[in-house]
Amino acid sequence: MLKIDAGSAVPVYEQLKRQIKLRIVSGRYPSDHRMLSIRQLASELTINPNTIAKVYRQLEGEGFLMSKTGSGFFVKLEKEQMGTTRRKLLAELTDEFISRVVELGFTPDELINTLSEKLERKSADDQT
Amino acid sequence: MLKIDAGSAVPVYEQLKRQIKLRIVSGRYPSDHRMLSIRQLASELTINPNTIAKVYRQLEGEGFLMSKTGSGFFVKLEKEQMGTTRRKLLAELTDEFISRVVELGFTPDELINTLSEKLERKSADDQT
Amino acid sequence: MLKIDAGSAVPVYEQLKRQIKLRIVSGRYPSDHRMLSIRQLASELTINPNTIAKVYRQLEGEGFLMSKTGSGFFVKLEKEQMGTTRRKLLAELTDEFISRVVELGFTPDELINTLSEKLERKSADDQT
Amino acid sequence: MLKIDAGSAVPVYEQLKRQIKLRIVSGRYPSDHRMLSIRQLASELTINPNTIAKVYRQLEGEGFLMSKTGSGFFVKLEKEQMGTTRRKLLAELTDEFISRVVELGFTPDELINTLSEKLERKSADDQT
DNA sequence: GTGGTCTAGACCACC
DNA sequence: GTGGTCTAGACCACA
Repeated sequence: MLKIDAGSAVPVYEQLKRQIKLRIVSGRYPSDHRMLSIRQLASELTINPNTIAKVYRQLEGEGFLMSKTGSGFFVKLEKEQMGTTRRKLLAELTDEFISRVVELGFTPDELINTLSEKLERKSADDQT
Repeated sequence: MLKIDAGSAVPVYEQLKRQIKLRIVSGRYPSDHRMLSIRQLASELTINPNTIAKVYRQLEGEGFLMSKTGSGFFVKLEKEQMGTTRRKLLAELTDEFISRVVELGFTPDELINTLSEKLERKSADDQT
Repeated sequence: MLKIDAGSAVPVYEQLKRQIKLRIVSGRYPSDHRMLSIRQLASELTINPNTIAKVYRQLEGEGFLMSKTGSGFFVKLEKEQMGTTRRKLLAELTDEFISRVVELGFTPDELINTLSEKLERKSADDQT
Repeated sequence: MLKIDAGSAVPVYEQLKRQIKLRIVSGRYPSDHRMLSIRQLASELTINPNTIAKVYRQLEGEGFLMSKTGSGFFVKLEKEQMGTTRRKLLAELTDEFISRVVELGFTPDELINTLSEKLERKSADDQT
């Protein structure tokens, strides 16, 4: 199930986009998978249909979905593209992270150390 | 000089806040340093004075600046706090980065590899 | 066989109409030719029968088909009309094309040049 | 002034997009030109602001406009890109035209003849 | 039933 | 003032 945090600063439509993109890229929604209809998803999430439509239309524009008027939205991403897209998303996030951190004047070593530390703590927490 | 990218998705006031915070935390603006007046800075950056005022007020709220009515804004951060604050900012950015990347289902190893790669390339580019 | 491209922006019923009209105008479906029944065609193309019915009804309205209740749809176009109709269709398409291109401020010469070029390339490709 | 034909089959937002794109591509709206605000344009055309917003957002997505929150939408297309974009639009329209006409089984010669004829008539009419 | 367009109007952040 | 998000609901075309 998709989940929306109404209190978040991130707009609802952006939260939805990320989650759906994620499921497509990870293969959970395979190519040609039929998405829930705008109205269905809207009522399940108690969100206005227009907001869902916006999400679907944008994902269509980005090449993840395809609309067939009268029959619904369908996942479009080819299997071969999945890995590429996933890596592309990672690269974008990493670049953004680096540029912001470098601004603070940290050295690459400090950066990697902090990251490793946090990841270790995290995996320890997850096991607990 | 502070620089604003009008085309950026990041709001002007946010760009300004980051840059000023950075200069304070790195010691470039020492404690008791007098900031440019709202009007001066506004005209230098050709930005609305209200925006500058908002930035100064928020930095005051976060403990980086102090206003003395009638004579302007002054840097407030003590030397001892500098390192702490810097590390705190790094920790925040790192946490945010990790949580978003973990969503994509990448392993810690992949993450560190990608990051190291990008940092190496970057340092190579910088030397050129 | 008629072919439907489900992914196309052109609605299914429009694709069908064009193809059938084409076959009538080109003489491939002669006058009094009996069209496939709505159900047959619908199952062959795996398309909703309502859509086929709509197509037949519209073609009837435009004078290409004739329905005989209880026995199906029949091609109605007389041989003499074929050439006229074909030319009329071309004229419509050409007019629409010209008006949209003129909007962009291109001169008649530019237009004809681009068109000739593309046609030459096309015939070259087709031979390959 | 931009003009909307409410009775047309072409959606309002599509009519608007074409006209604005046209003016940008033809240089009538130069780079950095500030567009009318969403609300202003909406009231001038007696159209809902949401519709204008949709148009502007889509043109932003296609690289013709840029939004600066709080100060408006600005034309983004560089001079160098103008010619290219204009030619690209022509190429698209021409390709679509050819493919639809070829379906009808006309020869390239017939096609060019019809087009030339119509253009001649048109220029004669325009002089009258 | 599906998506697509459009309206009306609220509330927010930004400048 | 500006754009950005979201809601509510109408009406249409398509399958």
